[in-house]
This record gives sequence, structure tokens and C-alpha cells, in this order.
Amino acid sequence: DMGANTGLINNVGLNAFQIALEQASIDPKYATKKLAAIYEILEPDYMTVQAEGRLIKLDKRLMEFLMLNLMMAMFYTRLGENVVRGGNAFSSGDFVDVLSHFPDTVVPERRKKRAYISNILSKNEVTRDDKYNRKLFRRIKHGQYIINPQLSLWVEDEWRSIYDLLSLDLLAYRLRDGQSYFYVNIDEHLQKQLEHFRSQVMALC
DNA sequence: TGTACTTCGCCGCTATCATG
DNA sequence: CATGATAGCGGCGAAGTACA
Repeated sequence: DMGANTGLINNVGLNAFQIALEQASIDPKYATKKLAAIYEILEPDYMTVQAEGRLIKLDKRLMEFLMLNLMMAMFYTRLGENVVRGGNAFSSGDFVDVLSHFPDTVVPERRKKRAYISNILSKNEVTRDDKYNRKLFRRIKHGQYIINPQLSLWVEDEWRSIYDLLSLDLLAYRLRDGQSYFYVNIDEHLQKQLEHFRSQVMALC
């Protein structure tokens, strides 16, 4: 309300809108009670991305807009957990879980269904031959997606490569337990899972 | 400049097929 | 059998057109 620049990002590459989404993805109570009001204030009108040298404007009314923001918002928390527990990435189920707590005024019921979410993921997968493919996601195995490593975002007046913006090093470094942060005690096996994931992503950059 | 009508691009959505 | 992937129909609204 006082004219703060909502486009600025924190030290791990998330803007205010994405921080709100991060909180909502962790805390169902926040999602149902607080999200709607803050969403309206912080949601940008669009975001500008670049894939394969093509400029893409993602309008806020597109599901792709929300999905990309959610993927960024869930990067350190849910993606971290998924990687650590079983070497997976994002699947449609992650979105179904998180969106189920969002009020209908923010996300209409039809957009919370698995089939619809899966459709958006598949339609925007880099290798998909589709006229309106925005190349936002990359499938690493059946049903498992990450943000397209070739993607660049226009953030704070410059182009930032997505995995330069988001820190792979800090992935799963902190997970939340209720309201508080704690550092995961990562044993050797989990450390290997993380390393494998990091090198897999780096190889695609 | 207004308005009524047509065309067309852009997806939303789901039926259906595929996969593990 | 549950979940993921895909095709493509149909709706909507913006843009175009025609005429007053």
C-alpha cells in the first residue's frame, strides 16, 4: 500500500509473491486464512521469461504463471524433500496437495484437479510439440518435472538464468517443522541423492 | 464515432489412451 | 489399477468488418 517495490528478491531468489506462496505451500492455515488478501496485493500482472532465445510473457491469469511461481516457491522446501526422499522432482500430486488449501477465489476448483495440472505440465514440457508450448518445464522421468534449466527470468532489471537465481546448493538445506526452521541432518546416503540431483540439473543447463 | 455482427486466436478442459 | 500424457473440441473475448 505504501508503494514498496514488490519485484525485489531475497537472498535465495524469491520475490514477495513467491515467499507468500512458499508459506502457503507449507502452512495450510496460512493458505486458507491469509493467502487471499496478500495474494491480491503481491501478485504481479505478468512475468517475463526467455526460453531458447524466445521471449515469453506470462500473464497472471494463465495457469502457467501460477505453476512456475509455485515451482519456485516450493523449490527449497518440497522439491528438497522430494529429492531427499526417493530422488524425485515435482509431480502433479505436489500441486494437488498444495492447491487444495487455496481458496476458490484465488484458484478456481477446476484448476486444482490432477488431470488439469498434468495437462499444463505436459503441454509446456520442453520437448513437447505444441503450438502454445512455453517450454517452462523439463521432464526428468515419467511424471517428474523440474523448471526448464534453460529458462531465464527478467528479475530486478536483468536476465537471470533460473538455476543461478535459485540456489541448488541450498536445496533441502533447511526444511520447516511447523513454524520454525531447522537444519536437516543429512546422512551420507541423502547427500548422494542431493548430489546426483544437482549434477543431473547442471548437465541440462 | 457507435453498434451490430463475424472471424479468429488462444487457451480451458476433459475424454481417452498410455504407462508402470 | 492408479496415475500420467495427449489430442482436440468448444467457449470466450479481442480484433476485424460493415454500415449508419
